[in-house]
Amino acid sequence: MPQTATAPPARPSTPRERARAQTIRDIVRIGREHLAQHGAAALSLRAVARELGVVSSAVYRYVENREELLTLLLVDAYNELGDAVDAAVQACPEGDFTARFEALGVAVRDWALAQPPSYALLFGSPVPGYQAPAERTTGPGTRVIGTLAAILDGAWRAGQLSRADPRGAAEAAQLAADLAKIRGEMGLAVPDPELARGVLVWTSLFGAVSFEVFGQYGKDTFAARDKLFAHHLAVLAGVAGLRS
Amino acid sequence: MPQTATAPPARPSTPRERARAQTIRDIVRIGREHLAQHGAAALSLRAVARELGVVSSAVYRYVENREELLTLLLVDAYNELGDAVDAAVQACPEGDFTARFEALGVAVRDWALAQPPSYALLFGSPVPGYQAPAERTTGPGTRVIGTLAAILDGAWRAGQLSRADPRGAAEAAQLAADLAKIRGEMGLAVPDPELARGVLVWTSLFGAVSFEVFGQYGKDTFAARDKLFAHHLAVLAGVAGLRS
DNA sequence: GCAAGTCAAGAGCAGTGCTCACATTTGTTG
DNA sequence: CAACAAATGTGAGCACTGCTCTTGACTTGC
Repeated sequence: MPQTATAPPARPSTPRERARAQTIRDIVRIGREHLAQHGAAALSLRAVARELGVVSSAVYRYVENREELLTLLLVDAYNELGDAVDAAVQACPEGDFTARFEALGVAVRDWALAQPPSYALLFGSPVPGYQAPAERTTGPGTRVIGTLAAILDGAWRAGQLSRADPRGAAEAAQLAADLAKIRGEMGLAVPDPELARGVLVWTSLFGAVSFEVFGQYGKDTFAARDKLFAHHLAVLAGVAGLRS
Repeated sequence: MPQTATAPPARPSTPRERARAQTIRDIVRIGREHLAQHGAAALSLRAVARELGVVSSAVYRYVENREELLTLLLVDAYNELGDAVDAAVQACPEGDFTARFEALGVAVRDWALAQPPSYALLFGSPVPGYQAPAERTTGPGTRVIGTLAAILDGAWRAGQLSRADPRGAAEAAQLAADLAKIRGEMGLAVPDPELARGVLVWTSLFGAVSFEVFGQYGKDTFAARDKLFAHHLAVLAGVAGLRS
């Protein structure tokens, strides 16, 4: 049974293992190019093999199947997005939570618009017949929401998060169990109503980006899309309770 | 050159034309089943032909290619969603705009959860290599946003839409040209700030539904998803300016 | 009745994912 | 150093896909 990328090699790296790791990196690199150019569904192992200068069956020595290559690209893209978001957020003053939130939103949008197929792989309709293995993707896949939660939690702890207005309070109360679990897992202090609104802000942010990336706005409904998104971010900051 | 579904036959329907139309309906019906079961990317003309009891090349007499079948299914799904939303909205009292808005949201979510692949075809990542022809899809594709706009516009005309709070007003002003065009095309009276918020509510609604349908919440982060969505709807109603 | 139009069939092309038997290279060990 | 074994590359092959084209059968309108 060939050792695939699922199990990383042990610490002492023999030359062979390094060559193997390099080949896998090449495969991922070529796969990423193909993904960017033709989209996830058009990603072909045979095409990757051709570009790698090797016969098609040879790549199966390094990658179990097409799904695993998709998973590798998924993790790759999640980390790229996470890095971009973290860099943008950390470029803002530590105490300016509104600026940090808006930097996060802009970073997500910029990254998505720069590489739509990768964004589609992460946040679009799931590739049919492909279920991302949770144990390998939840880590990098939760980086953005983790950063967002940290921003809102920081604002709360700093006393800079306005209390949510009562609209929706009744429904939020019914989410107490779920919210408590999230608060525990992520080590947050934000109370229920504000946390629930944070979830909405999270989904709304990606909803706005997805509409734009996936072309739901049509061809020429919005000319000033940057401004539209800036407006959305400003309103969402208010929904989250951040000071303007 | 075979006459495909692009050009509908003239009024006087000969038996041949009726048989032809029936065959196309059968193809769409089978295609819809395959779409529901295996997703858009796995939709195979050959499989449809098999189930139709005909050799694969025969379906090309009725459907130009795979793309056109996808377009037919797209229009079909848009209309199904539009019908579901309209029925839900019209079941509410005419003057209760908040109830109408929430009925719209619930209808979208219910329809999406009932048939994820169809929802994915409409609002997920675009099928690679496939660009929906605008002249055939914009009509049915804008039914939901049209209904939503009608609700908010009705509320505004009835004096039941609170003015948007100033957050985001500066950004909304920069959208004046786009918003004026939308207002003209759809015959609306809502002023800029409220209209801009309506756009955000629209994208946010579908963002929340997409996250749930596409599995972004993970497996067990939220147990009470109905309540979560109800909360989102309540908050979004407030964002739109609807009275609670 | 016959020509025109329509339709289904089947072969075929180029591509895909993936498997398997075989050959070759490479690193380790007697 | 030679022999062995593990890792790697090869090419054929299977079953599938979208799509085209030719051929023959059928239906319809004149």
